[in-house]
Order: sequence, then structure tokens, then C-alpha cells
Amino acid sequence: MTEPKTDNAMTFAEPIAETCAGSGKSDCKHGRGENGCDDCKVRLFSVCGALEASELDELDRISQVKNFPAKTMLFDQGALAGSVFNVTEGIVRLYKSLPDGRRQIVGFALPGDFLGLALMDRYGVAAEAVTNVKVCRFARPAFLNYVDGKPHLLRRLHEFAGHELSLAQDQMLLLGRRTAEEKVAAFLLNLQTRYGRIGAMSVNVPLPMSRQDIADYLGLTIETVSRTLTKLAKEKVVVVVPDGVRLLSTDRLDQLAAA
Amino acid sequence: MTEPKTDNAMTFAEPIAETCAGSGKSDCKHGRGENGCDDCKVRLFSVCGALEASELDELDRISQVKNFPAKTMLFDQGALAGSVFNVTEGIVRLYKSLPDGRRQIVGFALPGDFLGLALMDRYGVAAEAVTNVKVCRFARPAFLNYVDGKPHLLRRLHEFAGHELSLAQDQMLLLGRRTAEEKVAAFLLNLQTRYGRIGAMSVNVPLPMSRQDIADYLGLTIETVSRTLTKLAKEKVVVVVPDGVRLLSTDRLDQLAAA
DNA sequence: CGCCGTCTTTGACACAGGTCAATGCCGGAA
DNA sequence: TTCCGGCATTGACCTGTGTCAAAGACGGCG
Repeated sequence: MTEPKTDNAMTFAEPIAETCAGSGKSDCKHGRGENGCDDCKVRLFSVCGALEASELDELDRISQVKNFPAKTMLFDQGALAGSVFNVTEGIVRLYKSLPDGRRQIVGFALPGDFLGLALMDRYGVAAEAVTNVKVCRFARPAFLNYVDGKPHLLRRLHEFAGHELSLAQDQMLLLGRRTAEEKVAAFLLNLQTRYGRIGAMSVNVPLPMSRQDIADYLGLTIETVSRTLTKLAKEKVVVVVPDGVRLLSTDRLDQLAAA
Repeated sequence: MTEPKTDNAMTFAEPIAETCAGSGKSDCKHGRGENGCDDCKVRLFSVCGALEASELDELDRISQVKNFPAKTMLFDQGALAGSVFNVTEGIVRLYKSLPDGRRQIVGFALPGDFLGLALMDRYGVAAEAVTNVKVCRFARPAFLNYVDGKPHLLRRLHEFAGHELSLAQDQMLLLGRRTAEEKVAAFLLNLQTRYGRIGAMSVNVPLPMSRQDIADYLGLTIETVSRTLTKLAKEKVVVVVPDGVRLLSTDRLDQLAAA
């Protein structure tokens, strides 16, 4: 369990707004690399296919780039949901907390991921920048207005929500029924896959988040995460490197994860 | 952990179709008790407010009442999602399984709840009748067709999905960070609340599901569930009765659940 | 009525993972 | 360069929960 943080007077970030110079050039071709439109501020993976070039332009126009330094909060659990975010750089942790400080990280948002898409009036989880983070922010009213009257997009959003739910259910299975070793193995494979989707496919899996974060994501303690990683390293399944892990035997990990 | 079931050759239910006599009377007033329209086959809590009377009629028309005896399967994990269900009577368990038989129940569906609303092409979880179950079934194409062109409904559905996600995240917190006693306390309170919403508000909480089901829902073993219940009974927090529990001190439970 | 199968409870014991504490590692400040 | 503070690792030990086994409780059925 997480020990109550002494440093829990977490500052609410005052993000630095940028003028979005550079992405303002209007000769944008909306080239659809695997990162979505390369010129645009937003990085759409999942929703991209549902959008016309003109719609992408419009979406881009109502957006605003913001930076959040590492460890600052994008929004707090239960706060009025004023914005929808699209992460473009860095990693965000999403979590719920118990009054005594125990914390459960329900997910890490990587570049391309959306936050606040549920479109409920309050955020159900808190979001903090793990690394320095760049996001594309949409004011809720503008986004709602944009979405309304685009049933295909609404539909897409709904499918997307269904996918999120499915992932959450996978995580329940992991939290409720898997051993520490299985949890860590599944986590590493999962991260590898997700990094693969944003270009950095490799056996080198960066772990920008702390051991505490990993522990709070997997329902373990920091010591158990550390020990498990060491054990996997001793068994030549992984190599622990600064800020990451190199996967030696994905097969073995698959086996351990017992997907 | 769940021991591998010897009886896992679970039969795929061949539901008995009914002719829906009785609810076919067309003088339905669509009286909106807390159960939705009392005359209709469907029992809509969450989505109800978004529908006009005429739309409810239409929805009712494309629906079909089916019965599933206890322990039969409504659909399997990964199966083609051919139907959307609205539970009208009984309880359904939704779960994911590991290849070795370990099982995680991700939720219990009570009357009024929808199954398969994610509208993805495959079910992400399996669904089994805990008790005898009566559902209102919509063929996917008909339901999709019905939903399309009703943006307000689509919107509502999306909000509903967001709510589901939020519940799933609460469950992650429970699974990852709570003790056995906290889990059981939270479970009982949660059930009480949900029963309250469908009319049977009382300190008597029916537990139609087995101890194994509760264990698989809370990430515990059957023995731990049993012991915890016994402990709560010794402390005069609850009384264990046949197929249920009477809550003596909701306050104490709240305190234990540490919401 | 008694038998039997299934579920639940209870007890004794084991162990995965938590707790506590010491040490190591590293990067930034002076 | 050294000091310092914040992680991460490692070890020793403990405990909550799992495992195994036996004994009720209960309902269906002959």
C-alpha cells in the first residue's frame, strides 16, 4: 500500500499557454502518418479515421497548446470538467485516492491519448504529469459544440469509450487475480505495445514513471516491484537500464503474463 | 484464487422466446415510475429520460423478451456481439477469465441494467445468469438502426458509458488497494444502494450469488469472504441470513469501506 | 424418512507479498 | 569536488490472505 505522502499539498498547475506558432501555417496537408496529421496540434490515433480534413482543421482551430511541467496536476478528481485534453508529448498518470492516502493509478496516458472524453460534468479521476507534458486543450463547450451534429464522431467516441471500459476490465482481472510476477510482466508487455504504436518500437521499454507509480498501478508495493524486476533480470528475461527496461525474452514474458 | 472449475463446459443457453403478450397492449401510458415505463418490456433507468414516448414505443417494438435459467450463459467473452440486452428480472454476472480458470467478475447486472451497450463488434466479457433471468433483447442491427439518427440518445449512451468507466475505476481502487474487510463492506453497501434504486430499499440485502461469485468479484477466496462475513457478524455489524445479509450498522460499514 | 451432492463454515498451516530498516545510487547545488 | 535529498535496491521479518482439509448445513430426490 502507498504510504500517505507528506508532499500531498500538490500544487495545481498553472500551465503555460503557447501561441501555437509553427502549427499555424495554413498549408497543412493533413498527411496522415501513424501519428495522425503531422502538422496539426492534435495527435489523433483512435478518432482520426473518423474525421475529414476540414473537420481536423476546425478541431485544430478550437484547440490550445499547453505545457505542464513534471509533477503538476492537469486536473483533480471530482473537479468540474472544463476541458478535454489530447496528450501530444510526455506521460500523464490518472489515479483515484482513498482518504488515507492509498492510491490506485487507473492508467497512464501516452501521446495520442485523450483525457476527459467521457464528457461528464466532473472528472472521475485526477491527472498528473509524470514527465513534462504537452497537451492540446479543448474548452468543454467548444468541444461539445464541435461534436454535436457529427453523429459519426459521436459514434466513434462511444466505441472509443467502450474500448476504454474493456481495458479497465482487463486491469480488474490483473488486479484481482494475478500474481506480482504476472502483473509486472503484463505491464511491461503492455507498455511495449503502446510505445510501438507511437513509433518507438523496440525491446527497450522506457519507464519514465517511478517505482511507486508502477506499484500503485499494479496494486503492489514499491519493494515488490523492485524485487520482481530484479528477479526477471536474474532470469535473463529483462535487463534493467536507467529509466527503462530492455526486454530479452518477450516469449517468456508472454508466458508469465498468461494473457 | 478461483480453483479451475470442473464444470466449465458451461452450456450455451438456448433461451426461450416469449410472445410478449400483456405488454403488447397499445394503450400504454408510458407511466414513468422509478422503473421506467411500467407497461413496457424494457426497464430503463439511466437512458429513460432521454426518450420520447413514441421512441419508447419503437424501442419496445424491436425488442424481444427472453428467459435464461440460472447458470446459463447469455453470451461468451469474445463472441460476436449480436444483441443488446436489458435485464428486467434476476441477476447476471459479467466476468473475464484467465486460461487457467482464474476468474474475475467485473460486475453484476441488476434489473434495469444494459449489457452490450458498448456497441463493439465483440463482447468483452462473458455474461451468465446467476438466478433465473428475464431480459429484453434487441438485435444489434435493429438497435444500431434505432440509435442512429438520435444524437441525443447517442450522447446519453456515451455519458452512460462514461459512468460505467467510472465504476470500473472505483473497482480498480477496491481491488488494488483495499483490505478484505474493506472490500466486503464496500460490496454490501454498494449492493444495498443498487437494490434501493429498484425499489427494495431495506437493511436486508439479498445475496443471490454464491460466495464464490462474491470472492471472484472482490479478488478474494471463498474462505476469506466467509470469514470476513462471520467477523462482521461477531461484531454486530451485520446478521447473516439465508441468501442475504441484514445490515445492522451502516455507519460502521461506511467507516470500514473508507469511501 | 434418509441419502447425497453442493455450498458454506471453520480450523490449522503456509506463503506471497507487505513492513521496516539499512544501504546504495545518482544528480543537482554549492 | 563534496554534500545532500530523493529514489531504488536489498535484507530480515511479519502478517493477511491463500491453501488444504474436515465438518456442518441445506435442499432435492428416491
